[in-house]
This record gives sequence, C-alpha cells and structure tokens, in this order.
Amino acid sequence: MTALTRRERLRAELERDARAVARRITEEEGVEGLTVAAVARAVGVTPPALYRYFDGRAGLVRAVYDDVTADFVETVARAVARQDPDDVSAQLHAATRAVLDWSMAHRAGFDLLMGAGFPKVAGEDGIPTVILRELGRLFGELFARLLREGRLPHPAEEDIAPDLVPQIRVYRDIIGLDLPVGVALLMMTCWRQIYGLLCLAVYGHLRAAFGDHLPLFEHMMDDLLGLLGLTRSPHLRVG
Amino acid sequence: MTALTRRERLRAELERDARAVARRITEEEGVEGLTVAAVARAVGVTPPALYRYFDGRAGLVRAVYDDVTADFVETVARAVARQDPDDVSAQLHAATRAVLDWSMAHRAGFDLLMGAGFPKVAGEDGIPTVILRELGRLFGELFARLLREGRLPHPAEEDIAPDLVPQIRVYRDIIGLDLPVGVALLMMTCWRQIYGLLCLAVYGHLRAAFGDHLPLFEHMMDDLLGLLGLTRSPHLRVG
DNA sequence: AACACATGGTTAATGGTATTCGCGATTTAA
DNA sequence: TTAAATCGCGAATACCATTAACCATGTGTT
Repeated sequence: MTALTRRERLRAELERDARAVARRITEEEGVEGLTVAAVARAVGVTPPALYRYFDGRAGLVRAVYDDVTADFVETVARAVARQDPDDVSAQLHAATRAVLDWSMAHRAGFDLLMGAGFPKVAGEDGIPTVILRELGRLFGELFARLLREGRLPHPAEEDIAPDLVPQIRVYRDIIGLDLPVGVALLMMTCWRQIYGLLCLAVYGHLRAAFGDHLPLFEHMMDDLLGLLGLTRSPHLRVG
Repeated sequence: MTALTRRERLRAELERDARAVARRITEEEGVEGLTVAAVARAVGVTPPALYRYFDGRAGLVRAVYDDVTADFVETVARAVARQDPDDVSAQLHAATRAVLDWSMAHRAGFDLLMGAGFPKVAGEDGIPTVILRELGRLFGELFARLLREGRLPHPAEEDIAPDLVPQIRVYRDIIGLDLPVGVALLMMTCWRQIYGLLCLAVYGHLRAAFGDHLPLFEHMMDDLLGLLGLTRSPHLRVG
C-alpha cells in the first residue's frame, strides 16, 4: 500500500527526476557543467524551487556523488560475481577491469568518486571515504581468501618500515577486515598501481601514445597477479 | 640597453604582475577560483583591460600553466643536479621525491600540469604533453645511463605483448630518446606507480590513514629501485 | 612642434551563474 | 471548514565573462 499523499508522490518524482538530470549533465559536461539553473530548466521548474530539494549546487553535487557511488560499487561487485567463485585470479582480474571500464565510461563520476573532485565534494571533514572502504572491502575479501588458502606471499610485519606499520594498520581498520599488516601493505602496493593507471587513462595522459589502454592494463595485471603468486586465469569471463 | 619604450615597459610590468597574481590565486583557491575579475582587482585595473593581455579566462589559465610548468621542471632538474653525478640511484630517488614534494606544495599546479585539469587546459588537440616529454626525458636520461653501464634488467622485445610494443614505441619516440622498448616499458611501469601515489597523495585520498605519505613513498622507491637492480643510495642529498 | 595613429585603459551593456526573501496558491491535517 | 505546512514563483542581490563603444595618452612621423 502506497500511503503516499499527493504531495509526497510529486515531491519524490521531482527529486528523482532532478537527480537523474543532474547525473546526466555531470556525465555529459563534467561536474563543472552541473548548475542549479540547468537542472531546474530540465525538470521544468525555476532555480529557487530546487532549494526545497537540495542544499544548493553543493547539494546537487552531493546527490550525484551518492548515486554514482552506488552504481560504481554495484557494477564492480557484479563483475566479480560473474566469475567462477573458486577462481580468485579471475575475480581479481575482473574486478580491476570493471573498475577501469566503469571509470573510462564515467569519467566525471570517477573524478567525483576517486579523483580530483573528491576533496571538493567531501569537504574538510571528509565523507568516510566510500571508495577506500567499499572497494577495499571488495578486494580485501579476495586477499583474505588467498591468505586463508595459504598461498599469498606477503612480508612479515618485522620487515616493514616501522613508521609505515601504524599507518597500514589504520588503513586495514578502515577496510574493516582482519588482515595481517603485510597483506594490507600488499593491497596498497597493488592499489597504487591500479590507481595510477586509472588516473593516467581517465585524465587522458595516455592518449598521445596509448590510444587503447587495455594492453597496458593487461601488462599491469600480469605484474600484480604475479605479486600475489597467481597467474592470469584462463577462465576469465568478460561481460 | 633597454630599448623599451614607456608603453612596452608598463605593458611588461602589468603582464608580469597579472601572471604572478593569477598563479597565486590558483595555488590558494584552486584553478576554479581563478577569475578575470579577481586578477583585475589585484593588479588595479578593470576586467576588460586584461583582455588586452590574455585571451580571456582561458588565456589566464594557460599563462599559469606555462609558468607552473617551467617552475616544476626546473625544481625537479635542480634536485637531480644536487646529487652525486655518478650516483644514479640517488638521482632517481631525488627526482621522484622532488616530484612528490613539489606536487604536494602546489596541488592546483599539479592538477593543471599532470592531473584532472590538464585535459581542460590542453583542449582536444592537446598541447604536446610537456610533462610526458620533459619528465620523460629527465628520467629517460637516467635510465639510458643505467643501460649504457649494462646494469639495467629489462625485458626483451619478444617477451612483451605484441599489441603493447607499438604503443611503447610511440611513447619512446615522444620522450625522444633512443631506448629499447623493454626499457621504455620499464619506465612506464615505474611511472604508473609514481603517478598513482602522487594522485592519491595530492587529491587527499590517503589522508584518513596516511597523514604523512613519506613512508609509503620510501616503500615505493625501494620497490622501484629494486626493479631497476638498484638499492637506495646512502648518499642521498635532500634539499 | 603638430599631427595622426596605435595602444590600452575606461564605462556600459548583455547574459550567465548562485542564492535569499517574501508572496501567494495549494495541499494536508485538525 | 479552517488553520498550518508546503511549495513554487518572481524579484532582488551579487557575483561572473565577454563584447562594444569611447577616450586619453604614448609614439613616431611629417
């Protein structure tokens, strides 16, 4: 039973429309093209009206951020779920590939979630870094699994620089998994490479030489899987 | 002999001032805070006057980009020059550290030169990627030296994925050094890691866990130097 | 020295943006 | 039925970029 009053229904519809429009504009023109006036025009209302729904332009950006985050996390999770549950190599590969593909297809979204736009939407305090948490957990589960199976080469805590250990510990705790410090460091080592390639590709720094970035991606994955004692799975399912 | 007419002198002064102001504003408030009106206010003229000097706001941004590029390249080159000319490990370490330090101290500049801002200032055609060229040459010289000394482990061209080889070749040619494909690939492998850490640090994604990013940096440098068959130099000079 | 021209600043105007405020209409709830 | 909450609007303020017309002044020439 939809015990929704007329007002509530109309309000929900307009908000939904506005969020969709805001997201479309952001993807098409970048977040700097996302303006209160443009959204208002698209949903057929005057700009001040949107202030009843969002906290100004910043609120619109924040709404886009939230929607995009959900989409991103779900996309990556789906890609993992498509793989053979026992093939961790394929799962890692697919997850990373999904991150890259999604990012290239949603550059403005990437910028907002994981790139230069994040500090702006997050502000000083910082939204609890959804990406660090969500993505970290997703990858972390796979690392944990390799660890349980006893086939994950990782440094002993004593062999890690003393000033690095407490920081890695905080990182591990943000992810929220009970991983050894050496494994968390291994994750960071992987992420710094993935993230580097991501930014290079999304921000267009590779265009001049690497029109298609997939060869570079595969080369990186071979490196990373090797780092984890794995090889590329022959049963990878792309979707 | 300064055969400068009064007009020319005044013009040069105002342009110099405006560029300096534009750069200061950019560093303090980010490039989105760089406005024609603000610069005009700071140099004591009305906004339209600046159109005699710059091609509107875009021209201002471009001017900042040029100045910042020169500063960046010089800073990194200086850091290298400070090292023992025969200690390639120290030179590589110092160069990378200089890139990181400069980027953290000039976040808006980093964004413009190497980050999300670059596509905007570069436009479609793309300024011949100064960074790729300048930085590539700087690091490339060091790699070339290691290669000449015969102590740079790198993959043979036959062992590199066939679709990657031609891309690497283009990359190598942009840098403008006569390096084997395997060495150029090695450079790209290093750069993707350095760049990843850079973006993570500059865009604030590490703040939550890694307040100070130097331990992570040193960990990465150990990895990278190891990749090149080097160890961290005991004679590194920091400045 | 007087002239004409180029230069570089001004003001005014246009049109875009965000945001706040107060009004009136409509819907909801008592 | 009536009072209150909600919501959209128009007007106003204050930024911004950019163009056009205009005017003073510097420059070089006659």
